[in-house]
Amino acid sequence: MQAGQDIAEIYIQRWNAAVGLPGPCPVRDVLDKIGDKWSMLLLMTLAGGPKRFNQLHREVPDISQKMLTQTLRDLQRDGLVARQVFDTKPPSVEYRLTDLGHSLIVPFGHLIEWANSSMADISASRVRFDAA
Amino acid sequence: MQAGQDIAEIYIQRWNAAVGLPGPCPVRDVLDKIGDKWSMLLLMTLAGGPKRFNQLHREVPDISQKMLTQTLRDLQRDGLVARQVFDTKPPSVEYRLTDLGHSLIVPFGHLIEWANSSMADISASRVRFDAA
DNA sequence: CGGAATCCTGTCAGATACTG
DNA sequence: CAGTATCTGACAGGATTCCG
Repeated sequence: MQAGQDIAEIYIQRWNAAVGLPGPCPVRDVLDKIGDKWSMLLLMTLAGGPKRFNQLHREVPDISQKMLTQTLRDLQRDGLVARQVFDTKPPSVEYRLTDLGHSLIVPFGHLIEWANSSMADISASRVRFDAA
Repeated sequence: MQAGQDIAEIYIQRWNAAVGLPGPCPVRDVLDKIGDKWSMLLLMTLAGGPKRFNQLHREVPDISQKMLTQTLRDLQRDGLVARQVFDTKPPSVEYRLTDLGHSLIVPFGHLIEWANSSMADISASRVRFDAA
């Protein structure tokens, strides 16, 4: 519980520091990416190796072209994904994880594992709650 | 990269399994909570010990009463937070983390640490990107 | 004190169509 | 192939008011 408190303080401090300041809390900023519907799914898809635009679109069919473009641009802007244009005909564009992108997969992985192993408990709790 | 791929598969598998099925992907479900503006902030605040309703409201002033109520109820529904009513006059209600709630703080902490140590890189990358 | 109910608004995802 | 542009609806979430 002590470790939890330390972490809590980092987060809460940064949050409070950001309140009222221009720009969002930098930590929240990362959390927004986690909560984003597509960012992490694309990142995880790219963890399997570099892919081209339409290749990504095929592997993540639910995403619209618009959101694919937009999410990739945001990921590139944050330095998590690198974009490389090949001057072929027709043009091809390849996306791949940067080192920073790879490094995010580690802590994100812990979260996925937690979700994976806790979803039964959560689900049971919901059933209990909804019964009342 | 191998570990990254394994994690990726868990996430992507669950995602694909959830597409078209009734109900949302259980993993995404957790991620939504992470991305939620208030859930984790409340959880981290409660990591410091049990708090009462208005006490939470004072410590997280930016949240509206509505969102405080709603977020706490969702957290309770998922079994991350326990709610205890004391039959005093006036009534008081105490919220505290459950064991499950505490356990989420661990992987979440890794994420906060990543965000904390990467925000400089991210920020720099954005400046570079926006310059172009 | 600890909420519930209602209204109202901005944001943003999705569909569709077009381009170099 | 790899995008851009525009329009639209849904919904998250804030403000306000009321209640046991």
